Amino acid sequence: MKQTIEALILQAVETLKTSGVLDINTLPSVTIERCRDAQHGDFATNLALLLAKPAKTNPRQLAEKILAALPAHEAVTKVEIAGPGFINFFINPNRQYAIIPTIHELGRDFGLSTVGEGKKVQVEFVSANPTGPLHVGHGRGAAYGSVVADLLQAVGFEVHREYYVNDAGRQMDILATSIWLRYLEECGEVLVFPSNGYRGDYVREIAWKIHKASANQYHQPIAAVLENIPADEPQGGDKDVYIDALIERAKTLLGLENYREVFQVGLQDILQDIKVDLSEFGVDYQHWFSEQQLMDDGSVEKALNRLRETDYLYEQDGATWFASSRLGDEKDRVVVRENGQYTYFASDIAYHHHKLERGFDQIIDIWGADHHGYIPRVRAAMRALGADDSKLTVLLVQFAILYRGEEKVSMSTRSGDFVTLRQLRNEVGKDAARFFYAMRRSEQHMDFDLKLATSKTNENPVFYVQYAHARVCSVLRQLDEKGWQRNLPLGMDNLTLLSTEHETALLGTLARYPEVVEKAALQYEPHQLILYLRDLAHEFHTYYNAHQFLVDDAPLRDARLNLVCAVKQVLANGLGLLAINTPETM
RNA sequence: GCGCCCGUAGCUCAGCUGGAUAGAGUAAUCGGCUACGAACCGAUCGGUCGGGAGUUCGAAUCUCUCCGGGCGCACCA
Repeated sequence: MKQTIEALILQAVETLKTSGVLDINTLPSVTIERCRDAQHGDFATNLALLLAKPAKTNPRQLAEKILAALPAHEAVTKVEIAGPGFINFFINPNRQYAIIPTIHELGRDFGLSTVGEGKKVQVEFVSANPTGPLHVGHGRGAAYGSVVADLLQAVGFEVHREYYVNDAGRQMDILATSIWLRYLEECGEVLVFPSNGYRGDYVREIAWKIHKASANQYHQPIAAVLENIPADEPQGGDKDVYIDALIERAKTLLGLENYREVFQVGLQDILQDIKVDLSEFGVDYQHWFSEQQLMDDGSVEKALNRLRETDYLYEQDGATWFASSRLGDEKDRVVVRENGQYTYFASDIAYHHHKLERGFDQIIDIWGADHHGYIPRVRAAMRALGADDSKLTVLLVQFAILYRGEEKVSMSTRSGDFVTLRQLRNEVGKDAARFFYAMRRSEQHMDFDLKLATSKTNENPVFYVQYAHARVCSVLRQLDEKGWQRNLPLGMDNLTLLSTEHETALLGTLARYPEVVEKAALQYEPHQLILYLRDLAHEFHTYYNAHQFLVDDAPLRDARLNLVCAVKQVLANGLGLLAINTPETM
């Protein structure tokens, strides 16, 4: 319908142009909105307001001319000018019933579209370091990223979901060393755990598993481990120097091969946990991309060579720098450290180079908001690699602050004192967790109230939407119990009986669904879909309370059932996009 | 200090590519089950859109400035 009106307007503008009334070349993007107030009709455009200035006339006069040039259309019953110069369109009420057979025919496909034109888009999200289980902070990125990906797919993009596994680098060495130290404790050694080590219980569990599987194979006396090692921070030393020394010692005492084994067991154990966790949360990937692989197959070297060829690399103070400041970054960045090791940024350049080479039309990175300062250097890298950095879209997800009622839940990662995503799922369930995460704009700092999400009362918005779906199912069960059968064609033939204001409102809301999906997808805003579903559920509940569906009058009954089943279908489609269940009973 | 995000009803948030009277939920008060599920519905109450200035037909929305909160500013990831 919206497209129809847009076509009519464009035609009118063309007419005015040829007749010389309008002397403009560029047309501002025409906005056609659904009216909030029914008195203003069904659709409105502010075209005359926008064109008044370039046309050197006042908005209302221009609106008159547009109106005169507007071709007639059977669906449009009335067009009028209102307010400062809005043009309001009134749609033939009989047109609105068509949405019900449309929904019935398309079923699960209702709401899908092809605006993405099959373009290849890669969405990378979560990508948390595999140094521990996912916590509730990652949950928001997971929920947001997966819904953005699913939305894009729904509107016709070819979506590739990817998790970048930071399985190389210092943090992983700290993890491996932490595991080994816990393992030594399993062997009976007594030690003070490094202040910069990973102290979560999962580290002990991995150590315990290794010890169980291979007994004392990796055992070394603690005295040998600590010999000539500088002091840790609490003893007046530096915690980074201390842990680095321990890492080196672990490698020496264990030998590289044994060290690798401990490292790999830790990595695989945690990675597997993350994979299962996300999968149970309704998040699935096409690819888990290894950073180590970039190191091993020469991708990092290759990418850096590209930069060197184009003269963006230079040596200084023993390190290799990328001249990102020439491309918009605030300063240059080290890519190879003095000790010869690549920085995280070096492999990230290679990773984005790799993404570009894979031929994606669009690359979407979803990061925690704390990484926002990182954006300019990645863009700089893409440009230095000769790519168009407008291919890259970085979406930032703000942190969620956890509350349990009034009480703030503390979060400290290194100490192991944090609420995991798994705990959250166990406590509030997948559906509520996803719904809560996706309910807010991603850039919005959000308060996540565990108590509210857990509550099974009317305070919980998840149940509100699910309940609407279950209610329709319940109506259908009641129909059966009363010995009636739903007569679908009879209902379709009598849709014009749906004339109460509740029914009209529902028809309009149902028709809006594809627009909502498209907008939510193109703007990367899942919360718009959630708000819509709440609206739809609300209108349904209101309707339910106002009118009996299972009436004796069969044509009316079947017409209402067809409407209500359309609501059920759209609720299911919308919740499906959010990977939230649609229960038949609650 | 510099950069990014945010500030809207008591609370949690929509609305932000400028548009018609600023909306939900929740809390508070009142009302609705002999009804297809009351996990629901209806009504009332509740606002200097953080403050100020500017841009124009028109600003919660754009610009500037100040205030307040969050996050960044590594040869960490």
